Amino acid sequence: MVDTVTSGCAASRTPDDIAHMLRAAGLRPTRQRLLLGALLFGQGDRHVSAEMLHAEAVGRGERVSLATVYNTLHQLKWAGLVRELAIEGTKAYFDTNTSSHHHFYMEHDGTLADIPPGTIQVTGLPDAPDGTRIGHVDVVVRLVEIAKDGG
Amino acid sequence: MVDTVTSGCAASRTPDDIAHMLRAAGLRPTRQRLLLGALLFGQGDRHVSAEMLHAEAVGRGERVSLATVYNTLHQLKWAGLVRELAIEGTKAYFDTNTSSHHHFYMEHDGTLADIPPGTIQVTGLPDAPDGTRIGHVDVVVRLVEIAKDGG
DNA sequence: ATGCCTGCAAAATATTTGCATGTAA
DNA sequence: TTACATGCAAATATTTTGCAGGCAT
Repeated sequence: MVDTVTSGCAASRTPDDIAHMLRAAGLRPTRQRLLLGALLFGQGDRHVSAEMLHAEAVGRGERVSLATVYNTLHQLKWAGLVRELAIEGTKAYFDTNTSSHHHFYMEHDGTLADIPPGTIQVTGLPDAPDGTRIGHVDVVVRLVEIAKDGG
Repeated sequence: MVDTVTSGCAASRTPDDIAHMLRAAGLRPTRQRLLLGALLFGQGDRHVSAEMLHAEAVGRGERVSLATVYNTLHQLKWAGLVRELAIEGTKAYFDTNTSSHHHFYMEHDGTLADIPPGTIQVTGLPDAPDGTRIGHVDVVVRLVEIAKDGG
């Protein structure tokens, strides 16, 4: 039996799916969580900062505070429904795709894109030091704009 | 002829080397820059945050402000003498090794370690999108502590 | 002597927390 | 009704900036 709720890939989910996801994570399906869940999981995989997600919610005319967006993103992270990405020093991004995959980062405009799974392979991983194990391997391919000659 | 000054690997440098590095980068060898340079490049490759570097300098009884540490680290970054690493959401780390290599991140205590060059291989990199080229590939292997049973 | 550099602290940016009120169960 | 969740704003954390004075050249 295929479990469409807990798999890593978040293709468009219905409001019902989202309520189910939240319940399974021990989170009450409140109005704000359903809203943020719809934005995060209702349109395929996404990469958002707290500020971006808040702006999107407010732009839809919904009422939600930035603090609640932060709190909710962290709750979803603890529940394993989103991953936090370290891309730039001062801004946290969250990825709705929790499966093993990697990222392009466009340095000139700050946007992120998934690298299709299976494209990149990381081989030759050393043993983890004693008492530890590998939790996750993050690969970020940083893209820079090619300077145009002439001008 | 081997250039020990501009190579990526920063094994113990003398104060004279550091003054030379700074000059080559167009930076005056001031007391603070020589101090920070000695801490950064005088004892092999290092991974430090601005706060850590400042604490280390102050702990040695030297006078340098946190703002100057930030400014100096960014100047060294612009000069290509250190690399900035994105590891955690809100803290910037700087690496004195600017050659191509990757990192272990110990999540339980926040420490970083180099993965020996040549160990990890990243294959199957996709083409960069039109108008861009790959600037750098960062790999972070995140290590988690193995829970001890019993207690 | 001149101009870059430093130190301090305030500003700017990003994130977390406390408490009264609202809401799901 | 009751406990958890939310909103607001203040508190925290991190990084950047402005200006007067110091130091390398």
